[in-house]
Amino acid sequence: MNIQKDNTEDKIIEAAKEVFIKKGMDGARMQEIADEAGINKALLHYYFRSKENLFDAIFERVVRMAFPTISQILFSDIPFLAKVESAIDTYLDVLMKHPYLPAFILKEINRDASLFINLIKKFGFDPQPVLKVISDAMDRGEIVRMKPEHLMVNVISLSVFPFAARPIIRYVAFDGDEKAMKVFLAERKQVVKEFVLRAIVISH
Amino acid sequence: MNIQKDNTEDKIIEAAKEVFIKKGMDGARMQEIADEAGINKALLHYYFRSKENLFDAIFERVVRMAFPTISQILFSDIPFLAKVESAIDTYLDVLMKHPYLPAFILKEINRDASLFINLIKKFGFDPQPVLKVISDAMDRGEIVRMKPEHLMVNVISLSVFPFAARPIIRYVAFDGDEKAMKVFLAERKQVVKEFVLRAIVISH
DNA sequence: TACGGATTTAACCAGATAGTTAAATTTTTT
DNA sequence: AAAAAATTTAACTATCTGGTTAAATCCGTA
Repeated sequence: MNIQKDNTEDKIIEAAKEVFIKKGMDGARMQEIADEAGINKALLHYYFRSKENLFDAIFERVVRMAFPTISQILFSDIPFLAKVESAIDTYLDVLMKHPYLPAFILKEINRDASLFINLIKKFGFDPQPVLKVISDAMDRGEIVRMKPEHLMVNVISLSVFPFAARPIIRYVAFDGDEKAMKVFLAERKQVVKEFVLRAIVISH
Repeated sequence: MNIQKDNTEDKIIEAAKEVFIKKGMDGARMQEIADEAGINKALLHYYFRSKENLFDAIFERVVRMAFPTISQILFSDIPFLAKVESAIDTYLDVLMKHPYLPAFILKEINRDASLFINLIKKFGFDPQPVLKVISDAMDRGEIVRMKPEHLMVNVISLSVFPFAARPIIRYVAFDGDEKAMKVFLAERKQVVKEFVLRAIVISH
């Protein structure tokens, strides 16, 4: 009962992930997901009663992938600047592995913000400790002072945006050359770290 | 013949802009656009033969809005750092006035990249002079050296991303408080300028 | 007033799509 | 082997939606 069931469910999840990420909730077709999973539509509805059901399941998994746990890094006992570097490394590793997540998540969240809000609630995520780590570093004079929210958003912007805007950047900056674009994205890890560090270290 | 016609066409354009930006090409309904414009579907098709037609017209206008001409700034005779500041001011003014453009444009470009490519061709935009202004400043030792593409992308990321990710940031950082989010976005102009300048000036 | 374009009305078509159903078949479990 | 669960088949429903059509009406202008 289980060997087959789990197998099929996994096939559906994988297929749905691929189709939803590529086409979004509005653009995805249940038939296409069924085809991709190598089953038929009836069985698809047998496992997940509705498209919305299936989408919710996928979206939760995708968000879990896209927001890796960086608490260990942020709350560890290393200097703040090292935490920033490590967080950027971690994020960009995820993004290099799943470059289409940013565009997908931004699209769906702008379609229906409650999707994300419900997940945050479900995960019990609280940004306050993160913001406190940042402002503590400022209090200790390790970095320049600014609203911690801005520093957090700056780091995320520099990391995520190039992936979300990939088609634009590829065409405008690299004349559509996908290879050059990949090189560019691979360089981001180093670039973002250097850029952020220069921006926040106290110069003397 | 014209007084009435232009009026109706304008009403359609305005209505379509609003609906398309809110719902995207996939999510928008011709009926909704007609309602919003205060006309009926037949007349809507009488002016714009198809949804795709109408969307293309809107998308071109929206992209024109979202990419203001900054050539005057970049090719003027002021120091490079002043150019950067001025460019950021200009971009963030546009974004504050049209905060939903980033999400819309990213969504549609990830759906169909050729939309954007065709427009770039049509506008005849060439990024090379921009990149040259940047690398010239590096050659003159005005700013630290990096690939000019990265600096360009960094500035745009810091400016645009918070608007595209608005629903996430509003909820995670400001507990859903739209007023606090607006304040945060208004602060970005100053924050981004300071952050970028600190990151690119040569410290000594 | 007569003409022509603008607009409405209202019904309709065709295709796509989510979801259902019931019966048959295959596979797994007991 | 019998029972139960998984899967297929294939047809079907209901709805939505882009787009069309034809006739009627409105309205400014020649």
